Amino acid sequence: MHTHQIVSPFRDADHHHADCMDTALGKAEDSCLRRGLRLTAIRRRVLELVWTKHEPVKAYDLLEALKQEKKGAAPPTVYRALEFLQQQGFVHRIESLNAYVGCGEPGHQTTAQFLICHVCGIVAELEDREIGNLIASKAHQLGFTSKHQTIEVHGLCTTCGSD
Amino acid sequence: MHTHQIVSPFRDADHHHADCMDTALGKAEDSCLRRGLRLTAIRRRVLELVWTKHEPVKAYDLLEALKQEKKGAAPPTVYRALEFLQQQGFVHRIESLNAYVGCGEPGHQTTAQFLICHVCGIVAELEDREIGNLIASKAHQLGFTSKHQTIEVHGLCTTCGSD
DNA sequence: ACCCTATTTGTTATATTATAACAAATAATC
DNA sequence: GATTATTTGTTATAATATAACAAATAGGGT
Repeated sequence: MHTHQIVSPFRDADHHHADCMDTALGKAEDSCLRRGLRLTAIRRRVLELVWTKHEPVKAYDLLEALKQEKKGAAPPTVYRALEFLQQQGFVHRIESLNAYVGCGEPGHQTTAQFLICHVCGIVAELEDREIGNLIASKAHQLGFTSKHQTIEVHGLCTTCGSD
Repeated sequence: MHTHQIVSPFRDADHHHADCMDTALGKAEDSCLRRGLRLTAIRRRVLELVWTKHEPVKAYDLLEALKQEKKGAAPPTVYRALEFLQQQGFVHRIESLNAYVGCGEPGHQTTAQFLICHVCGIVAELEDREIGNLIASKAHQLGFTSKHQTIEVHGLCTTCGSD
């Protein structure tokens, strides 16, 4: 078992992004089917909008996009969809940015780590058990039981690193 | 050198908290003196207010408190003070809570980790180099240069752990 | 097909968190 | 004391998020 799993890597600028979205949507559909949950039109569309890029998207940017195609879209429209998508693990919230990013491996219950490039804005997601376990064990040594980890690393990605 | 430094531990409920605040205020004064910066009355008072407990404090709660004693206090009053205090490392922002907590070891440039009890709300701060270095090195393996880490662990502290 | 129920969505209002912009006051420097 | 830089006051507004309740829609049993 490797401990160093990359859920969502930094990709070439010219990667065929439609595949990323298709894969993610497919996984979400499967997951909902298996659990008897409904990936409604709104939820599906919000998930697509989150997946339009590998950068975190703001809730009100999603709302603007939704409004173009659906009169009467309001903040609860997007926040409810995001809540559902987060609960199902289809999207993650980046706390330090108040923004949302698609998850490449929904269903994994491992703790994730996010690498956020503050030049290009692209986010990579890791599920590195070594990191998660080290943090949990260090906390445990202090009598603290870790339930959820928020790990967001800001810096420079490979492409932007020469800046 | 130990890698497992506790900057701000979970404390007994009956610890003499005035000492925590005095120590923190003293360090802040020293630091400002050394750097030729001004710990003005507002900044000092906001730092005291942040230190009234070991739980993160909300900006608008600070504002409410300030208003009691200073007519004309407004959001910029508290946000400016917080900005200064953060820059100097006297307080940290807990991103996942939109709240602020005093730092026990201002001046350390090490990356910090926060353990946040979601029952009692108390936050402990670590500066565990092993955690910080592991994350930085894993990121580096992917060509990512870590500039700042947001590490916030939510769970149960020793006292609340039996819940 | 119909009724019943649970879930989802629409709608309006409001709460919470944070910043912009510019004027006035205060402190530091010469 | 005059000059300059920094801090604070003040007003307005931006950005993020939730509450509350009504209407619509989907699913399940008969």
